[in-house]
Amino acid sequence: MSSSRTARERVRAELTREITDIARGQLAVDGAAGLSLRAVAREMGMVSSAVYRYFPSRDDLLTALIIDGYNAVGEAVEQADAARPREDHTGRWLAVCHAVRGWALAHPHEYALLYGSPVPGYRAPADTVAAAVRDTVVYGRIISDAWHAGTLNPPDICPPPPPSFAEDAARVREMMPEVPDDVVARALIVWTGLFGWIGFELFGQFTNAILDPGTAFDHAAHCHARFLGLPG
Amino acid sequence: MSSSRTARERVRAELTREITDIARGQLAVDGAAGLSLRAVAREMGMVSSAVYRYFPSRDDLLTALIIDGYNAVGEAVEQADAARPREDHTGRWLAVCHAVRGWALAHPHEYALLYGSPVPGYRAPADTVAAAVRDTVVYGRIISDAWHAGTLNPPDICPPPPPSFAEDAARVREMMPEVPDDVVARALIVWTGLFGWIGFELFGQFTNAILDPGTAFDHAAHCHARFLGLPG
DNA sequence: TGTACATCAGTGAACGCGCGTTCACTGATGTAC
DNA sequence: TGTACATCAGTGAACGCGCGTTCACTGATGTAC
Repeated sequence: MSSSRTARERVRAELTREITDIARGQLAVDGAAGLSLRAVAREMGMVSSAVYRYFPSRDDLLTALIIDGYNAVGEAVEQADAARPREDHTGRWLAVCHAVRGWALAHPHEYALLYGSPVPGYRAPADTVAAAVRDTVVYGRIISDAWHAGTLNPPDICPPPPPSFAEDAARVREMMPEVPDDVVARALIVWTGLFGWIGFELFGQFTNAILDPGTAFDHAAHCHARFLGLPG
Repeated sequence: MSSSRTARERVRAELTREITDIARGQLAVDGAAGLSLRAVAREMGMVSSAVYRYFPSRDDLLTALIIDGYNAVGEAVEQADAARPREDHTGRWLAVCHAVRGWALAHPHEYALLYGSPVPGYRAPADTVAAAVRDTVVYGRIISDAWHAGTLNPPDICPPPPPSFAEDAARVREMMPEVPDDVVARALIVWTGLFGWIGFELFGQFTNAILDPGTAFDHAAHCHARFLGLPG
């Protein structure tokens, strides 16, 4: 019967999900290096070998967590972006900043897994990339929208990017269609700046220096907007 | 005899150094999580318990590596800065950028140890902070020098930092004396931006997008300089 | 200068732990006639 | 609707591994008289 078949499959899907949930919980305690199939199995009340019915190896479980993580940031960013009127490019940018930071603060170990030091010995398979760029795609759309709306007026402070930047710019432009090279360059600088800030905050570089990172972050996001040329 | 006493002490210092060197080498292969006292001892041709004569625990060895690492970046940055004429603030800034990136590319795992995800279960002792800020001190001096020389003319694009930023600004100002709050804010944005870029480059976020990061990085450093208000 | 003692470096065995992964197996769930 | 077979989930034991850390010990190096 096809209904009973889906019954078994449903259980399978549920258990798969439970495994990743538990693994995520352990990630939050011990970090990526401490993630172990045996510990997951223990917490599930299963014998360790049973987990292999669901994930053929530890690395596959890790991959699932990474993809889930990227999707979670991506979704947070997409929702933050969608909650703003399309033509409010500045507001969308600020919303994206706070969405990324908010997610990072709520899931520090997951954030570290995605944007921190690579897990030694682990090689990310190709399926992660689609999920990995979800947030960036949203960002690119904001830049591109603002550009086409004519509201993007970057202050004339940067030197023109060198001609050798053109190839990379073309690749990045796929995420922000038709935007000129110098705007692509600025977009890159700001995007890396956003994650750099969050990294410093999350990984302890601000300790004893910045005690109210929320305030400073918000201001940084506004400055980044201006640097991009978004209206303020 | 005091000469023979120093002989024994000299051997001790040499072996301590050899241990950290070997540990650093293993860091470069397996990352921080893979660092093990036993493996170090093996490579030294010692029995594992002998290492405890030099480092009371694995964490102490890790701390030594972290301090050495911060000092290495700090030294690279100090030298790059010192090689430029004092009044060439832009040149000093660019030199610092390339020094940090150069060191990071040459020692990716060490960089990850310092600026990447925190090692799970490891708590950095207070002695690391002096070393940790060596590079930042140099950076602060450049900003401060430029400010006092009157060559720092930040473009008027950012909103003023909120009053609640004042406390953190005061703390950061210790590294760049007398500089006003809005410049402190910009300095923070640029500094985190520098490390954010390097993190993206090193941790694989640029894969398939930026194939010539050197060019883009150099341009970013110039833009950052302009954003700070350094003459170009 | 020479001897008695204290300090220190390195040894080897052991404790107790957790890990990823494999494999032959039992039973339950689903499928085909 | 009922039976024979195939698929799948979960078990339990085992393999082989490496880890941090402790401890009683042997010898060599340094110190004090």
